[in-house]
Amino acid sequence: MSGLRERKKQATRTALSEAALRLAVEHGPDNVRVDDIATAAGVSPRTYNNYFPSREAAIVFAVTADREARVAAAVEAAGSAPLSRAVADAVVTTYTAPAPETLRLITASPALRNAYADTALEPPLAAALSSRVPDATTARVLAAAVTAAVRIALAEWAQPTGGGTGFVVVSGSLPDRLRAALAPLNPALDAAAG
Amino acid sequence: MSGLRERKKQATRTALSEAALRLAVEHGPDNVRVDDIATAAGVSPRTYNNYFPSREAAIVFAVTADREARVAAAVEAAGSAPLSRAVADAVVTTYTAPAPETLRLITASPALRNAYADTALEPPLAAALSSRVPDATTARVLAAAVTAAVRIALAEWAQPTGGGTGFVVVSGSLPDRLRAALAPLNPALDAAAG
DNA sequence: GCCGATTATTGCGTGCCCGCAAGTTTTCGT
DNA sequence: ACGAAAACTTGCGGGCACGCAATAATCGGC
Repeated sequence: MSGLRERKKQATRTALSEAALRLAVEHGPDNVRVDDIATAAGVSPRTYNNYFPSREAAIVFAVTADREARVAAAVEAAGSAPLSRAVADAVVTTYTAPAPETLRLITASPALRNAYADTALEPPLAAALSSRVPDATTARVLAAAVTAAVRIALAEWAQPTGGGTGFVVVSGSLPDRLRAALAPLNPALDAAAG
Repeated sequence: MSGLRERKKQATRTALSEAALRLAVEHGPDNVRVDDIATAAGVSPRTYNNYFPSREAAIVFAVTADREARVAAAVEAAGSAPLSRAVADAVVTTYTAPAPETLRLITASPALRNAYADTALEPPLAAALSSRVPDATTARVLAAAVTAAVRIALAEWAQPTGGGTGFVVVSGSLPDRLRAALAPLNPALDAAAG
């Protein structure tokens, strides 16, 4: 390993990812085509999809790269605290790490939100949970549930639209909204960690 | 209401949906293009996407149509039983309703599984939960969590692949797998219903 | 250093999804 | 019954994602 091939792949991957993020910030996420990203990174459009399965994936990867280690560390750092608290802290930590501008960029677009949750949150969370709950399926289910809750929190946070009928004013800081959305899952998390 | 326009729309919608299901059963879900479905229903391919946002949506709609009322009824039917039991029964009922052949068809394809969960399960479940939990966000989160658990149950059921390292033999009946995947969420459901 | 084997890149073709702008059908007020 | 307004259908064009086969680059053994 660590041959030339490996390094080249890593280079083009980060080149694509950084080009994607830069262009998204410059022109807005909707005004950047895959061709633009590929051209900026010096590869063919076809090659782009050998590295990333969607237009959004490259953008979130720029913010994601080391997320697995981070989430795992955040969960482990909680030590023997209740699992609900460990997960909440890990999630909040994950979402306060990127630059605010980048975070806005991602949370503003539904597609980017989902890509972020799917690629940057669920897999490392499932791995981290495996060490604190007995069953593998339980870990997967809880990780998926947490991911779903985060998705909802981001959606509500990004849309201060007063729904219509009821006057549901959702606002406040992102950490608050994340913890609020995660709260209903706390009994499940703590019961599983028992 | 009940004008000519309304009836026509309903007619083409069911025509598309039934054609989609029939063709999927006949040739396999991967061997049917939206052009085929549109042609079979007598509309243009462009019109197809005015009715359904994806190739899969029309297929699942054939099995889905009345799901909202059914899920709501299943939850209400549980009366004052624990919410966890009500939800589990509703989910199992939902997934034992279609013909086995159709169910196999849907669970075999990841895209169809997800479409089924997203369009046929989460929305009605969120509505049904609203009547038993206080907060709207809590209802959304729990519905999303249950949907995620169901997705995992279906994936594990459809893949009897012995993962590799650990010898995780997942098998058994679909209802059993659904209840097993939902079990970790029971504490959250019952706590919210308190 | 050379050569066969593995692996990455690229172009091409196919299919999906959707915005937009006619053109057509239904609805509704008078 | 008529004509304007609203809603539906369709073709066109653009963008995304991917399977496939040919080409080019890299690796590993000698």
